[in-house]
Amino acid sequence: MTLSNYSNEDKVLLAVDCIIFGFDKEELKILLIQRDFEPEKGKWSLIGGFLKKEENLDEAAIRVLHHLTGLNDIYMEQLYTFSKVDRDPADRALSVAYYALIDIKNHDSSLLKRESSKWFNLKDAPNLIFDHNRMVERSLARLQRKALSKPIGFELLPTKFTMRQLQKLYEAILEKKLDKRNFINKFNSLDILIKLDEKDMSSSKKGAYLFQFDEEKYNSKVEDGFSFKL
Amino acid sequence: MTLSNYSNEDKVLLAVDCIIFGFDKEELKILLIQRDFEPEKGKWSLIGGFLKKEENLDEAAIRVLHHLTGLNDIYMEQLYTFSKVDRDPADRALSVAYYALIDIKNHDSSLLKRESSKWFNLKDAPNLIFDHNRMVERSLARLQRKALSKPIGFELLPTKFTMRQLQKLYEAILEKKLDKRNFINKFNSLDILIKLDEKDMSSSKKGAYLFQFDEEKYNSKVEDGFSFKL
DNA sequence: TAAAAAAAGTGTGTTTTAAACACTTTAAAA
DNA sequence: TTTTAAAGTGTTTAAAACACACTTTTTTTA
Repeated sequence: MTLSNYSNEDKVLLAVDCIIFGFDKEELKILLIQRDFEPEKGKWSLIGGFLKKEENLDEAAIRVLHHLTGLNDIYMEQLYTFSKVDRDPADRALSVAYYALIDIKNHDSSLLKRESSKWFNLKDAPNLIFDHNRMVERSLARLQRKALSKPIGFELLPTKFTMRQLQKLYEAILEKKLDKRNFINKFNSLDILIKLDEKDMSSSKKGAYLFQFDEEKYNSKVEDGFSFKL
Repeated sequence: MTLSNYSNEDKVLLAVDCIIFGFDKEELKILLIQRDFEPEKGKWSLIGGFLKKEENLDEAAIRVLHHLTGLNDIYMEQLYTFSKVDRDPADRALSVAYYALIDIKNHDSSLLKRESSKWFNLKDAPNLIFDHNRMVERSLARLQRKALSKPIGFELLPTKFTMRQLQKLYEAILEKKLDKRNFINKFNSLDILIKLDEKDMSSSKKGAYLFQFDEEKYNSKVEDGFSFKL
């Protein structure tokens, strides 16, 4: 057996582009960079890079994400592979889009300046190069679906959070208002949060109890057939 | 601006592999071929091909599907891109998996022999080459989810079908028994089927009414905010 | 020609889940 | 001491999901 079977086939460049979501001030945000190279220099874009021969796609995405945020354990999921023939005017290149969720307070923000990157409210993000707008659209749709069926929302929050923060997060993701009591009742019935003895005093005089996601409990419940449904 | 920006980046082979589902005799089936070339000659595999420079991924999948089935309008959806570094022992090649749903009675079955391909019950399909088993697993999971939230099941049935066939189809997809009355009540409440004056006599003495998916009605209901939920 | 067999067809009651809804508590600031 | 701003807390109603069994039709067979 030789490698010659495939020798007549075309090879292509494969980009990995990341939609990085964050959450702050009751708003869903995405992290964008201003390109400092051609084509489309100066325009806003998702962060990305090209797949190297010796790595798989997840590794490429982790590399790209780490480079921009300094973070190592980022929630991240492959979204879709975009392949329009002329999507990149410079050369035939496909792009595998990943979306990532990070706690916006937790990354090394000094890295952002070096890359001239910036957090935007999702709602008023600028136009992006190539097909990156479509990638963002699609990632939001995925996030909306997934947030209802898996406990991934916590990735966007600090370890300790108030119920109000949690509710505002889901409102931002789902782009609709939720009823406070129904939301809390629902989450309580899931029984996967730990109520701490600590209060967050930053947003009110009275103070609000802090909660934590009980990942161990969640995992063991899942093993017993439980499934997160909001 | 030149093309030289990307000139140091690695290029890779990109395969497109298709999981083709069918439905017959109350069983969910997949179409496999026996490879007639190295590597892994003689082993069972998904059908696939390599992406060409001048086509996008959907076009490549359509090409591959048409070649094997003779069909042109196949329901088809991109699933996931598999990228383990050594997934193909012959060369660094990634694979974009697509899954497709076809009416098993409707393809040109003379093409199958030429490619030494064969329908298998999903349950007792043979081991496949490379990472194709994982592709099949993932496609089934996607099909199960999607069949509950989009009316794609009809793609696996002839235009006219009985309620029993429809129920057996969903039972095969979801891998669980459903209650006949609840199933019919549910579908009736969706109000997207046309009951024909015709009966199918093939499976009983009494005969069973044939139904048709009313795609126009479905589309117009969707525009009014309806969404298919089984 | 009556009985058996095999699939088609059809509704209701119960339980669970979703949704609507408003007042009280707390603590700081005025 | 009154005002203010957010936190916290249950109940009622409506809708959806689920469990559940007999009758009809027609062919086959005894």
